[in-house]
Amino acid sequence: MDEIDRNILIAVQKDGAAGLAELAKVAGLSVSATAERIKRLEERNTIRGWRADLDPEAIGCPLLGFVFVRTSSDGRAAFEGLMRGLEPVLECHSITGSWTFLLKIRAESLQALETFISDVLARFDGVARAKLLIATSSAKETSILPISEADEE
Amino acid sequence: MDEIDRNILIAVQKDGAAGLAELAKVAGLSVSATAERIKRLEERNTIRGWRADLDPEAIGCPLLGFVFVRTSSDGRAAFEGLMRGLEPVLECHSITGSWTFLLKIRAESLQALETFISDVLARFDGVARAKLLIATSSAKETSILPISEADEE
DNA sequence: GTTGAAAGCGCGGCAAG
DNA sequence: CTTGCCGCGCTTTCAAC
Repeated sequence: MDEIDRNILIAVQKDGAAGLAELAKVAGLSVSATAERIKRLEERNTIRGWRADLDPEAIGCPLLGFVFVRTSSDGRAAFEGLMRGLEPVLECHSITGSWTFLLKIRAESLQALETFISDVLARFDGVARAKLLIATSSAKETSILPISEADEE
Repeated sequence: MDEIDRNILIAVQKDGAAGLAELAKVAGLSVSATAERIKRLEERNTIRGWRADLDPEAIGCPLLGFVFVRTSSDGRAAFEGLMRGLEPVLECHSITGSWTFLLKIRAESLQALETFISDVLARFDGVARAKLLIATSSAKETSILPISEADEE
């Protein structure tokens, strides 16, 4: 993982449809060397996959909510398993502070979100409390990660 | 946006490197019809782009934090503009409740995260308070959106 | 690491039904 | 919408350096 790999990773995050010729320019390498680096990055799972980036509004889930959840300590693992299988739950993090989990959820409407929380989350054994915050607007929402300068492997 | 488009969108979210032949199977259409649908989905910006999905740990930003921020009401727009330009800030949402913003931030270490908050966020005029929550583990973290059944256009 | 060539697959466009 | 065809371009692999 050197400077060249980092430049490649920056580029493929911005445009995953870029061809090898374009990426080779970014990398400052030949096309074949660039292809090999990308293959290695995929094999090492530094690149986990390639995905289409969709507009949430266009596909009918404009509403974004964050839910804090407090569970009993022995219900945590089962709760995580449940969250993993629920499509509207984009993220489920264990967090510091007085709550157990922070969830990021997308739904088609406020009603759908509230229904989901009361019918699925609150009904789960082990959930002691839940608190919902609604995102009223989003100045930024990206999955493009910052590439740090370190990690010279 | 019909059932076929939804199936295509589900597929390209899971595997953006899938070829048209494979997507045609998923869609239940011919390759040419599938290609045209994808082109239309891109033109309408339902598909906003194609991106490589990277492993945060592999690229040196394993630490995930959420930061609540309270700003003065006239500092909000400027704060949003600042956030948009900061790479470690993956998300910046206006939210209901007593805080103004919720940020999602990735950094290489706890120290880097705390430094970033105190040097960049807390120093910004208009920021009255900030509260940091650290994600100690993540059971799920995806950008794959649920595709709702509605919206028959 | 480089260039260059060869082979093959896939995409894009078009025609016809 | 379908099938079929054609041509270009890109990826992939290989060789030689």
